[in-house]
Amino acid sequence: MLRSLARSAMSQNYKNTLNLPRTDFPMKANLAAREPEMLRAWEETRLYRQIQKSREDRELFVLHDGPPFANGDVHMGTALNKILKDFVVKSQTMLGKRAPYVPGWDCHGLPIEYKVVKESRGLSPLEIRKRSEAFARKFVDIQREQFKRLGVFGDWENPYLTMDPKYEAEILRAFAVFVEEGLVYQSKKPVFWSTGAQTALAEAEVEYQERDDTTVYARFPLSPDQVTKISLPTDKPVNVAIWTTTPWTLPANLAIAVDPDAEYEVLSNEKERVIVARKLRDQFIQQTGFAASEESIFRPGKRLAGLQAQHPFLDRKSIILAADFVTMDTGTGLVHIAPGHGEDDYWLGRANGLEILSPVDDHGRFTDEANLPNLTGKYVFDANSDIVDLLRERGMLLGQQNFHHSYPYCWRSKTPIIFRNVEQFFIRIDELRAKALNAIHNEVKWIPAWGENRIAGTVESRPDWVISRQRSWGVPLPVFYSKEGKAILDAKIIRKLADLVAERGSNVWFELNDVDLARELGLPPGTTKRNDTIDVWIDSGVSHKAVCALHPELRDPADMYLEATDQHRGWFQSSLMTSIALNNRAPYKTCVTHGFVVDLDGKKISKSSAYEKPVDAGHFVNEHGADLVRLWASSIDYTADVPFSEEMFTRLGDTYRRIRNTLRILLGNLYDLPADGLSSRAKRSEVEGSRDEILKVTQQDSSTSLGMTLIDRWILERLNDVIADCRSGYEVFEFHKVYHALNQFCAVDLSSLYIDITKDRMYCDATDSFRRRATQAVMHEIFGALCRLLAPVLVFTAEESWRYSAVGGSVHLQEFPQPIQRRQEASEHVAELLKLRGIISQAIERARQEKLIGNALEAAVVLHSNSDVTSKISKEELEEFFILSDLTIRQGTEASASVTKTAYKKCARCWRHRPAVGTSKEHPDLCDRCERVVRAIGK
RNA sequence: GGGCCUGUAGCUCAGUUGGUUAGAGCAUGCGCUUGAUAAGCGCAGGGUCACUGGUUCGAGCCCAGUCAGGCCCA
Repeated sequence: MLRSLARSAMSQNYKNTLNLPRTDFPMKANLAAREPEMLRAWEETRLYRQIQKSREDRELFVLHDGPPFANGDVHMGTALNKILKDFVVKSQTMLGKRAPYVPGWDCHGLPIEYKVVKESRGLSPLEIRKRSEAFARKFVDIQREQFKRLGVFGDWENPYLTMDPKYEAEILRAFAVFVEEGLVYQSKKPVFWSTGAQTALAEAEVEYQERDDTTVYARFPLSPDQVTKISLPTDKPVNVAIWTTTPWTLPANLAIAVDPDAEYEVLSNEKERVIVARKLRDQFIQQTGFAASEESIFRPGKRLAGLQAQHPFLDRKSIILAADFVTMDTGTGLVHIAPGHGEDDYWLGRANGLEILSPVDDHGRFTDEANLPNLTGKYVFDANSDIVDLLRERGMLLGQQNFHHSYPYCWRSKTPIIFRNVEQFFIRIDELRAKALNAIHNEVKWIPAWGENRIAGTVESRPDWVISRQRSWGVPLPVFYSKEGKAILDAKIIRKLADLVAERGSNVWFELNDVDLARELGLPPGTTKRNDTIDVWIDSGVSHKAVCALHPELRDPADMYLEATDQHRGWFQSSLMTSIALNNRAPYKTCVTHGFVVDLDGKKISKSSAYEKPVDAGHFVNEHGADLVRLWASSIDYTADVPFSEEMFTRLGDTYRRIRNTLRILLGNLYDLPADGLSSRAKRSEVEGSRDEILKVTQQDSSTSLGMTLIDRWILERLNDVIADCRSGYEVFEFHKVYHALNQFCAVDLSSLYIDITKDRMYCDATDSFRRRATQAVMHEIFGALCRLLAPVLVFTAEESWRYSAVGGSVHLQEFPQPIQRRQEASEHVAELLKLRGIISQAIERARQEKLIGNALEAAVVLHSNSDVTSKISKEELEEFFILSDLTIRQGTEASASVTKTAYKKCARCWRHRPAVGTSKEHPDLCDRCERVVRAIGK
């Protein structure tokens, strides 16, 4: 009892003679609390401005921000996008460039207007606009705070908003150029029409939903004279059979399309003959129960073309026309054509001089034009059953079924879409297509590379761009109408309007009446305006002009656009088209796309779908901290779908703690680095050039005699690899490579090797021993490099730890360290030694299981080495490398190790079992090294 | 239905022009340590490289198809 007390008291004594790590850098991150403090400090010191200033004369790198819609909270997808952009901006900055970041918001458009209108009906356009603006401003503020909270640096005080009068004016000026170039035209055309929102929709505003509809097979009778034309007997009535999933479009039927090269069969039963495509006859018979006789008569499609069929319930003819879009998978091969209600129908009708009939109003209700008085005013989807009844009454119904299919819906009002013929304005894409494709293939770098293929595909197939919207919340479509009702498209007038809008905002269009506006713009009296607005894809699509070209810190073309893959058809394309029109070149040099955030099962998570788990970025920021969210963003390969789950955050928490603890132990080991001497050299190492100096100091004598051991030289080589890997990862925007490189470096090279191995010398060697000081110099080097390499990802943690270093200032003002060309001699030796280390560890593990030893320091290891490295390095150093007390080396042909319990006594100070323990009279429980150290201290 | 893309251990990623028994970190299990301690170290288990077929002396890698998922379009 007494003895053990005495011993523990003595050990306690020796503990005081050790150089144990010391630091105030907390182990626990407490990011949720600490990050906001740091944000305040950055704001106070205007860090973003400082960074820009410090890079004033450097090469410019412009990442142009694609503006998110100013509605809703920031969810993981938006957060991912902004964080990736921030990785780019911060890493380009630390690679030595000037990388300003001007964030923006897309403010106009249906999503916002729809919410406003839903809240209160019957508002005037001006009221809608005022409320929409307030709504947008509110969410700009909300999202701005959320983005800042993620640690994203940028000019948050001066973002660009597409609703700023100056921006609106640029939209109009761009429009003036489009007019001058003859790209804008007016036409009646069936467009996607939302009956719920009473507007034409862009393709991007359409979504598909599953839906049940009634499909019908209907008769279109052929009169005897028509029957004779195709040499059929007239003993029985002959009908053409059509099939449609939208019976309500039958009142607008003006034609029937056939495939001229297909064969059609004349089926016959007791009462009639019916014409259907041969390939679809069985399906037809099966679905209508038509009792066809054995008789077989065939006619090629081209013979049917030109016949006049009778409309089933209107006093009108329907002409049979040859077309190339007739398919043979469903229906009858005779396609009902309503030129006012479908794209193919429209083109076929136009080519054949048919009327573009579209007897439906804004709300999707039949008009008088339908010639069905009972149905006038009825919503077309409700009228389907009436049409079916009408067919049945007239004896024109061959069959009907329920049909389950996916059907286009309005993304905002969630109502089914109709094709409706409306007067709209368009931009001719054909004029731009070839140049756009050329730019895609020859001017722009696509990351990942398949983006080129993808956007080229969408550009090739893109129809003309519908740019008019029957909405209030947007930039007015600058078209005037003469007294006679003729549309006036005049670039000069539009530019005048732009000047007016720049001054007074686009509300001026809605505030002034026709007379006043005409006077302001110098238009003849009697000129009128309408309240259509411009498609918002034009708004954001001209940002290269409104922002990049005009902002003093930016440049058009930008170096990079970085958005999710859906923007190949969205912003990348709208920007490209407008830039081709304005500048005849692409607005970006590189386009990077990232995937969508998906959950563990690879299913999409999104705000709109009923996803039960939280998706708001704020949830995870509050729970884990922004650095964790950023670490997540860095850890994944963003070019594919981006996986996301609670489990990943748990794992990332482990990774984070490992990195944090690595920084912490480095700091702890550096606590007594003298302010002069090594550390002053270290300070100078931040300055170009002298960094090499310190490394020379610690490296010039790579012999063990001066304390620079193999493991030190090795870790410096590893550090260089890591620096090179991280720099190249950042240069090519492959951030997950940076993540893995740094994680590996912290977990393996540093934590389990370098720091573990040097523990003994750091704690037990004399404070000023060169071996210890050299290690500190190396650790200082590593710490500084690590902080800087981590900075773009762990913005807060890197800054927090940087504050504990001697350099001062913000880590975000630093540049990445440069790799130094080194011989990999140490790495080769260490690779050999690590193989032997594995063999030793296995042997020790066996000895432990046999209860021969507990601690590895109790082991006496005999190593049979098959490598000559073990003969080049002193036993002392090998013992240190393997963290052993008692090692015997024997050279051999095959590597192996055997373990017994060492006969040496344990040194009470360093805990290694050493031969010298017990030889000192003064300190009988110390080894020779510790005895010297303790005596020097004067204990 | 069409275009583009993805599919390697429980999780995230490596796997060079096709060439031995497919690697790493984390997680898991079992130990050690208690002088990085709400830490640290060691050892171990874990994969029909989505599936099927083909080319080849040889395929995770090349080809075709299937399945699952994503984006875009119908």
